[in-house]
Amino acid sequence: MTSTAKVIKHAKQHCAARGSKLTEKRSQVLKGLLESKKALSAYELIDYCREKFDQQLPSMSVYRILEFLESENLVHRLELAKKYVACSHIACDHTHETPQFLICNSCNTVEEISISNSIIHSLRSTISKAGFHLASPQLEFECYCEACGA
Amino acid sequence: MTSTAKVIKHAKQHCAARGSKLTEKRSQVLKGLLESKKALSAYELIDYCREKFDQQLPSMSVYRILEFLESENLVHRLELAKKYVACSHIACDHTHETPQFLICNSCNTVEEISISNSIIHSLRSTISKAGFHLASPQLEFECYCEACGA
DNA sequence: TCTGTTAATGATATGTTATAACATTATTTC
DNA sequence: GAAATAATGTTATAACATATCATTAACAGA
Repeated sequence: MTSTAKVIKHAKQHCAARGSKLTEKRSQVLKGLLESKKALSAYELIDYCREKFDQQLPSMSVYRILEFLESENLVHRLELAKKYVACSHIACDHTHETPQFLICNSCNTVEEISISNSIIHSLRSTISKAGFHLASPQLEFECYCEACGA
Repeated sequence: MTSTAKVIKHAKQHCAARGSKLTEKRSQVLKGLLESKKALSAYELIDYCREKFDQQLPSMSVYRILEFLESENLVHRLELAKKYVACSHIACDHTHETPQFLICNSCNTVEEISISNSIIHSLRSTISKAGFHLASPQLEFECYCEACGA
């Protein structure tokens, strides 16, 4: 069983436990993200499903599917890149802290990291002094990866 | 002399000193940003110029003007919101550190803040451990402002 | 098993942000 | 005033995203 297949199986169980369903099309979209090392746009996922599964998905459906996958915590939407990644912890059993993302500006490679609580805390406090608060603990940083350099 | 007019005058001198020109249209776009408390999109600026100055600007021109204003450090482009704000320090004489931005997810109000070097430093070091580095020191955070709450 | 209901997906149109390529007009410089 | 440069206009199109209404699939209860 491939690693992707294992994760898909996990994801199916996860959905079943929550009373939802990972349908064939939803599973195809998730596979696309699982097998990509970089973040993909909705339209790239359409291409993937067409090429890989000979499946013509309208954009509307892909956006709905991504929304579903996100609501199940199987996928993260990267606001900054306007792209999507599979959660890197689908097949783990333990709970996880809020992820933060480093996104390569050049190749869209994404690294899901965890920033220490003390840094997050200082950040929050700086922000709250300005009368604002973070919309989401899921922070995203526009970066360059090692390969793409400066 | 209104506050906007003062800033425009400053901006004109600033451009002159750098060998560029703040033309009428560039100045209209900058005015739009100066008189708005929230970040505006290129297309909102087109509307502003049409309504306020009876000036029909094609989108291409506005994007070029914004690019120019950004290269003169008069305007910041917010990657996250895909919108633009006037630099809040145009009329200051002293130099400034890299700004960070808090952007309200709901009303696009923007606060230009300065995050302490020590926080930035810890953040950079966490990021570099993952093999990435920040694309720009200008960080942006998706927030909610006081008025918009949670 | 029929049937009514809900869930999932499809189809069509359009909105929003942004850039490419080429044309024209305005301004400066000699 | 002609040549060079800067600024702006025109047209087309790409990429990401959502609204609305229609259709199909799955399921639950009689």
